[in-house]
Formats: sequence, C-alpha cells, structure tokens
Amino acid sequence: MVKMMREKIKIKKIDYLPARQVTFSKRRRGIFKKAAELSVLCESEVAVVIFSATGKLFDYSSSSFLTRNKVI
Amino acid sequence: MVKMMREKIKIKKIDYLPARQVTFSKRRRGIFKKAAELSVLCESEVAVVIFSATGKLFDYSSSSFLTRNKVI
DNA sequence: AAGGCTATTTTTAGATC
DNA sequence: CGATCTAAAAATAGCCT
Repeated sequence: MVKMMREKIKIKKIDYLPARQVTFSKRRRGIFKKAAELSVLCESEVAVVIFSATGKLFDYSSSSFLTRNKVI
Repeated sequence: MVKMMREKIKIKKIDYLPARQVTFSKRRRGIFKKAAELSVLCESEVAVVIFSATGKLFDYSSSSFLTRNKVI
C-alpha cells in the first residue's frame, strides 16, 4: 500500500462538515476519557460540558462530582 | 545516558503524593488544551470544571460558553 | 513547586468499510 | 452515524535541575 503523507493539522475551524463531525465525535470522547482518567489517578472530581455547533449537549462527570461539590 | 524502561501506567490512584500532584497539574492542563482545541476545530462550546482532592477549583470554558448557552 | 527532557504511550486524521 | 486501521502527532511518566 501507498504511504500517505498527512499535514500536521492547524487549530482552526474544520470547514468540511463531515470531517468536522467526525473530529467532534472523536475528540469529545477523547476528552471524556482524559477526564475520567484524571479523576481516578488524582482522586479529583471532573465535569465536562460540551455543546455542539447545533446546540446538542454532551456531558461527563466523575461519579461523585455533583454530591461531593454540593451541586445537589 | 542509560535508557530507562517505563511501565505503561495503570489508571488507578497514584499513591505517591508528589507524583500525584505533578500528574494532576500536567493532565489538568492537557484537558484544558484539548477543550480549547475542540471548541475551535468544531465551533463548539466547552466547559471543564475540576476540583482537586483538596477541594481547589480549576475551570476552563470556551469564551462564549456562558452567554451562548444562556447560563448568564 | 515549577519547568525541561525524552522514551514511550496515547490520541487522532484520514481513509475505508 | 459508528467502527476499524495505521502512520503521524501529541501527551505524558519518570527523571532531572
């Protein structure tokens, strides 16, 4: 197979919608994973809230975030 | 210099406090950076809230998070 | 505590299905 | 939309100062 060269990506809006949606999905999960790891490694509480460009909400929080921090 | 082998780390509480504090600091920044990148790449709004084990608050939000999402 | 180094691990862009 | 693959880029553990 042919080896493809890829450019190092720049941190600017991804213009092509399908690629932007794929990146949104992949990176969103990446952040949630990192948040979960941080909470376990360092016994900290982490919450992440993301609104997509279309207004859809995605969120993650470590299990005791809300109670430990007296949000509820 | 001697090449050191490192074990792949396990996602469990880091027992040694100084190492845990360093990891907390490094990974916290890593997550904030990822959050900032996601918001730019995908025109999304991202907020991250972290409480350290000692209760100290750290947070990040993309610039229009609060207004766009009518939090304020 | 904070910052640099670097081997290694992890994430991810782009393709494909 | 989601999963898998892979080379390349990025994050980071452990060490140092």
